[in-house]
Amino acid sequence: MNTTSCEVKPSATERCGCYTISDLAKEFEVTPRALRLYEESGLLEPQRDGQKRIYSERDRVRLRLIIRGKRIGCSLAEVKELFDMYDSSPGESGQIKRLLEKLDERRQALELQRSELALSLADIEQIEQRALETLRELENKGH
Amino acid sequence: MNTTSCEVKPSATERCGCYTISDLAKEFEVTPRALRLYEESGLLEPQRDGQKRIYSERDRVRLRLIIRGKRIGCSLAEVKELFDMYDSSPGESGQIKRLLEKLDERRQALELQRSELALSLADIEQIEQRALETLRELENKGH
DNA sequence: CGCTTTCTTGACGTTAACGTAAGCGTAAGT
DNA sequence: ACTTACGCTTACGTTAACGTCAAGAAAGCG
Repeated sequence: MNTTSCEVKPSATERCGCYTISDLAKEFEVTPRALRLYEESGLLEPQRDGQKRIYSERDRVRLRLIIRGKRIGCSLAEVKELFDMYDSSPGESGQIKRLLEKLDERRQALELQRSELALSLADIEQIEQRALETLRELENKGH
Repeated sequence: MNTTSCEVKPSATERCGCYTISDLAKEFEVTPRALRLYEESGLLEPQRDGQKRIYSERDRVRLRLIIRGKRIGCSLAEVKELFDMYDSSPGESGQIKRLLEKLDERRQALELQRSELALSLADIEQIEQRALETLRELENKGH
């Protein structure tokens, strides 16, 4: 039985809010390599126990943000940009406005993507229609 | 005045349906390098006048298809697959069915993309809302 | 003829986000 | 003590779709 219910697995050495690299990797379905890359890219700064990385709750939150960032199509560099913005002045209206601008950029990019995607689907429909037509002709002839 | 109105520019040596590499590059807004790559990838097979590439009307049509393919998110390899399918048996129902399958794959991929994109936009909205809230709080405090 | 442009073929460089492996240390379990 | 399991760093490999030279050929022009 777990006396120290840290997360799912008790690291036994430490208490709550502490994750090993593979803890987080499993939870977010990424590889340890990815986490190290994020660190190298300046997106995470886990503490160390000797050589071993120890991720805090804050790191975990950041990781979640990284993944969300990626999902909305940000590169790691862009995510870092957002982090830096937020870090430099967590409560300064100028920075928040910059953040809003960035978000707007992203949204525009996504909406462009969306419209192109719609075009693509239309393209596919069209090609499909032609193919179906050809197919019908063939089956009429064969019949 | 142009006696041989081939395209926009008369190559003077040849008649209609003949384009140099930069003719097509300009028309479709791609670089010559890209056209050579498409050739190397087996997507185009322009004739030669000595060393120089001469693109026919058919090549031009293909290029248009390549670009459409890329727009719907196909890799060059996938475009080639489609071309090969079509070429090998332009009127065989089996091949056309394969084509339809491929198109369906593409459509599913695109629809997945679309739903993820919707999620992303939702994400952005949410982040934006929070930022706006923070901003309001700040301005209240400052006021 | 010399100059300029447009073409050619290599062939290496680029970017992003990791993958993969080597070689080694450490820690836990049996 | 031995064996796994996990972690570390370093560093090269991968993929796609080109970009970017370099070096040279052919062709039109004055």
